[in-house]
Amino acid sequence: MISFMEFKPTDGTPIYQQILLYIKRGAVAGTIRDGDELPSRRELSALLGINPNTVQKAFKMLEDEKLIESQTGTKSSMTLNDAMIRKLREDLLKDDIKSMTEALRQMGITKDEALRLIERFWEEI
Amino acid sequence: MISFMEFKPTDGTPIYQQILLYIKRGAVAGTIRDGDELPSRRELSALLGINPNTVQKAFKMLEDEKLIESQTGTKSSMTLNDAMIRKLREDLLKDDIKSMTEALRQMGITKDEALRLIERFWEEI
Amino acid sequence: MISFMEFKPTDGTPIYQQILLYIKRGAVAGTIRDGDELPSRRELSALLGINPNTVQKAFKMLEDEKLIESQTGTKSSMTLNDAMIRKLREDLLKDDIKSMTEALRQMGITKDEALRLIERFWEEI
Amino acid sequence: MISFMEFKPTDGTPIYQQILLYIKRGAVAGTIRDGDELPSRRELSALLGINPNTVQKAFKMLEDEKLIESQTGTKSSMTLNDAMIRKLREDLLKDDIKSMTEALRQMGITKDEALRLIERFWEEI
DNA sequence: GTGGTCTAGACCACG
DNA sequence: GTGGTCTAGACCACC
Repeated sequence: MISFMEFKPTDGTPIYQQILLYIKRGAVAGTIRDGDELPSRRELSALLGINPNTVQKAFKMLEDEKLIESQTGTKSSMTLNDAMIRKLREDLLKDDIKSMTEALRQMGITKDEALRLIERFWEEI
Repeated sequence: MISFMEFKPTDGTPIYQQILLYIKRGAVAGTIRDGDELPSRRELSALLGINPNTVQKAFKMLEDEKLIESQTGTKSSMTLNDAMIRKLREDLLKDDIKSMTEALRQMGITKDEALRLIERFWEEI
Repeated sequence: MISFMEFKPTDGTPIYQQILLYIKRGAVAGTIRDGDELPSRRELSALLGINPNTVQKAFKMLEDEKLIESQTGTKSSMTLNDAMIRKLREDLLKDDIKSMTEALRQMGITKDEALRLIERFWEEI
Repeated sequence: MISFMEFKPTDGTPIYQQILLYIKRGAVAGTIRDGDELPSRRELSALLGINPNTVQKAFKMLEDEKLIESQTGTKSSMTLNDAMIRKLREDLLKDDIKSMTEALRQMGITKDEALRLIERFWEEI
């Protein structure tokens, strides 16, 4: 069973997207694997303190992307293979790093400064 | 007069925030300086292909943060000093790097991998 | 549930202010009481033939003045006490009467004429 | 030459409408008479501390209502007759009193209360 | 031309 | 269904 961490509602990004990201990142990290069971809608909404409809929406999108399989009466489970994980990894990494590097470049930060800053922040947080 | 580049409206983040960030990052980079004139609401909205009201919202927030000064009949202009720029730099850097490092950690990336990836992406883009 | 009458949009005064005044005057008259439920944004906007956002603006201002309480998923309700009602009564009466008396004085109407005119109009309307 | 009083820009109603009302009310009061000359656009805008375009707009509307006559090179002058003044008086009085009586009735004020209140305010202001 | 305000429609998260 | 936010278009006063 996949274990979920809490969400910060102050994030600004829609909750259902945070759920999607959490699962995708877990798949990339290897903490979420093919065949793993997800909590039921009710369980997850109670666990995260959010509305069941919001969970439902996230599950629907995961189904649409073929990342989970849902059957009435049973819990949903992950359907992952190596190709999907590779693609997820590439896409997510690219998005995250690209948006940060663009931000830093716009602020006039050089590559070396950036690497130093990231090294410092990596320890701090 | 500050020159604007185009935005990608597909970004998902609100347009008015992209405008805010563009100006703040320019101030940090030093490409936007104290006294610089901003385009008018109409000019900028035409340039970006958006509604003047969206620009108005961004400018109103910049005015509330005392980063620009507005006056009817005149173009708005930047009101920056060193302390404000330092604070902007610190806040923006922290936000950008923090969100990326968190994402990468969730994907199980180590610090050294992260630094290598960033170095590679920095050249590519 | 508070019941609304129709508005004349030809009035010239902003619609959201007419909504504000309608509720404040009802509170002064005692026809709108503490705890009373307000219609939802959609209901009221449909009833008045206006955009939900215009209602939203009026309700937001009422909330800022602590005259109503809003919560997602529930209808808003009035939060009135005697002190607030007394203050509302005083403020509204002063505004309404002051603007009329000034207008009449500018037209050279004497106090006695004014009283006669008002007495006549009061019956007519 | 008609003498103008100052305007309160905080009124909320458009300035050009305030100018219209000032002249109409003066005509009803008899302080502004047929043939009276108005200040020029430039004079009036300087006197009231407002923009010439705003004055121009008010003059245009007065012309459209046949209340003034403008000729290039000469000052505008009032064109009033008894019928027009009677109509103005009736319309303005009705508007002012009607809006106030409606407001007071919405607040649950009785006619006698209203008359007392108006008598009191008339002296105060 | 300038900045500012009012109204409108679509979308989001939530009950 | 509920409240809240983002974007959009029209209008106003002013230079």
